[in-house]
Amino acid sequence: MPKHAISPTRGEDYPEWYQQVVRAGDLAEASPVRGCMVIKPHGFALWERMQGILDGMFKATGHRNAYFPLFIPLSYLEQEAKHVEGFAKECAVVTHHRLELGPDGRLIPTGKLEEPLVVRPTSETIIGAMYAKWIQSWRDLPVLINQWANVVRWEMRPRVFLRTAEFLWQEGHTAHATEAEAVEETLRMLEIYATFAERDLAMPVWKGPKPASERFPGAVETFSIEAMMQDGKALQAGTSHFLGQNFARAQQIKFADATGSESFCWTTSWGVSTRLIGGLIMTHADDDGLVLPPRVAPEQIVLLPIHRSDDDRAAVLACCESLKKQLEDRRWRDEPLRVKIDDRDLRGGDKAWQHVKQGVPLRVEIGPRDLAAGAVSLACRDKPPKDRQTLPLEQFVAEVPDLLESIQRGLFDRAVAFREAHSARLDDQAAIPEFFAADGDQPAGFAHVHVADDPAVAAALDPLKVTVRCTPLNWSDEPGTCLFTGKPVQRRSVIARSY
RNA sequence: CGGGGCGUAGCUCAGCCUGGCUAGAGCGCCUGGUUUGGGACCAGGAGGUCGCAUGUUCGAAUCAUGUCGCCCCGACCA
Repeated sequence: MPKHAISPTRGEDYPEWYQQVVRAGDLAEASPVRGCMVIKPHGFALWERMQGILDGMFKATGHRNAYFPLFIPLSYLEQEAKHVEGFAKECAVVTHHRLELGPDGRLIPTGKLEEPLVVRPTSETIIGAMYAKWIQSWRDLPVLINQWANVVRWEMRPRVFLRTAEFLWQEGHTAHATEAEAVEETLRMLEIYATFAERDLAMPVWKGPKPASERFPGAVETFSIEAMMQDGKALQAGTSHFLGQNFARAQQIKFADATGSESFCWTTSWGVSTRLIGGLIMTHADDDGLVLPPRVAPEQIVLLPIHRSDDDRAAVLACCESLKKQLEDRRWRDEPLRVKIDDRDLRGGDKAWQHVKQGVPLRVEIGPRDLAAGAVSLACRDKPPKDRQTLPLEQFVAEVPDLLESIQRGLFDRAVAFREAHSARLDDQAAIPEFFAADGDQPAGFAHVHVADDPAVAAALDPLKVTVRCTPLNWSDEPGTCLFTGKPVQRRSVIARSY
């Protein structure tokens, strides 16, 4: 048997390892449709966990869900110049609405549409058009709406979860009476994303504004959360955009203020997608497959009955059922524990490995010996697969919440340590190519440098395949001069290769 | 969309260069048996119009052209 469940290992071939983890974890697979994935039940359960937590956070901050059309009239996309430019190259366009049987038995599109429809790559324009109707008075503001939806961006090089032609996400769209309120909203949502990433996904992120070159098409300012993957690359894991009055002007989203004079709204948009699943994998998974933080694991504990005779079976199963009930009465982070009994007729080793590969935080084996001793055999996913400890059953039940907490924290701490180990403060230009030249086995990571928000910086970094990811808001001020332009800057930025 | 590679069983691949009997292996799957506290062993079995189309040929997995898809590297992006 191979030493590890996943082949190749991370060190051998990182991209291939990623795909094997997705497969072994039964998360998703490629579909017959170019660039589109099928999210399998286990992957979707994980997404539903993320959705549930985020949705709660959105609602707690006053947002409500709604749903807008999948199709956007072509002319809508044309309304904001930069927006068109940004998305024009990756749009799926619907031009016909009917099929007819051709002479050779094949279906031919007919019924040409007068105005083609674009399958939404994002919904600013269609939602803005509705806001223009809904908003008349300052009393209508703010409008705080989120939608859970699928979007399509015709990507040339798809990668499961990270970049597929169709993906699932949420997009929040808000309209405000003042600039200050809209900026506040933009930052509030950025903060929610950062909290979610770190608290629930155990994925440390840097949050802050991106340079103009990395801005969302049509935005005044784009903020992102950036996480380091285990190959040292950055993953933009969420974005929050301050759109200023750009879209409001383009779409005539206006309101009458208290004095009766008319002005344009200030709008924001923000989103995270199923890409987070890719980020979760590349942050925590190891050479034995997925490692799920307990907070988002669809099942936190799997009970594996071990039995030979029918008598054993009945007794062991009864014990499992009773343990499941006891566990489900316990809570961790304000939720009942999620427990599953896996009594499938499979060999014990096979079954256990499936759960290892699917990243279940705790595996508990219960056999006749445990029954007699009143104990359980416990394995934690953050430790090697063969590490098992025997615990008295009562103690296990009592300690489970602490165990989950320590796994959750351990994963976060490990990820932080990895990020720190692969980050460096660089203070002269020459050090940058040197840092990023470390290719292959040694992931380069993040460089913390002084750079101005200037096209010259992007141009200088381009040959290194490196970009400015963001300028973290919570880093302390450290005035310096841009390594490329000599302009004064207040604080360091993160530069890295990215997904 | 540019450069490179690859499409043969559910998965990983051999066979192709040099066309020729009924297209192979390992893993996985199914059945039976022996096993069983840790990804078992033995025996038997199912499963493939060799990505698709056209062409060359008596004959194509094998040669040619086209096409579709996938992977890697660029460009683009959540």
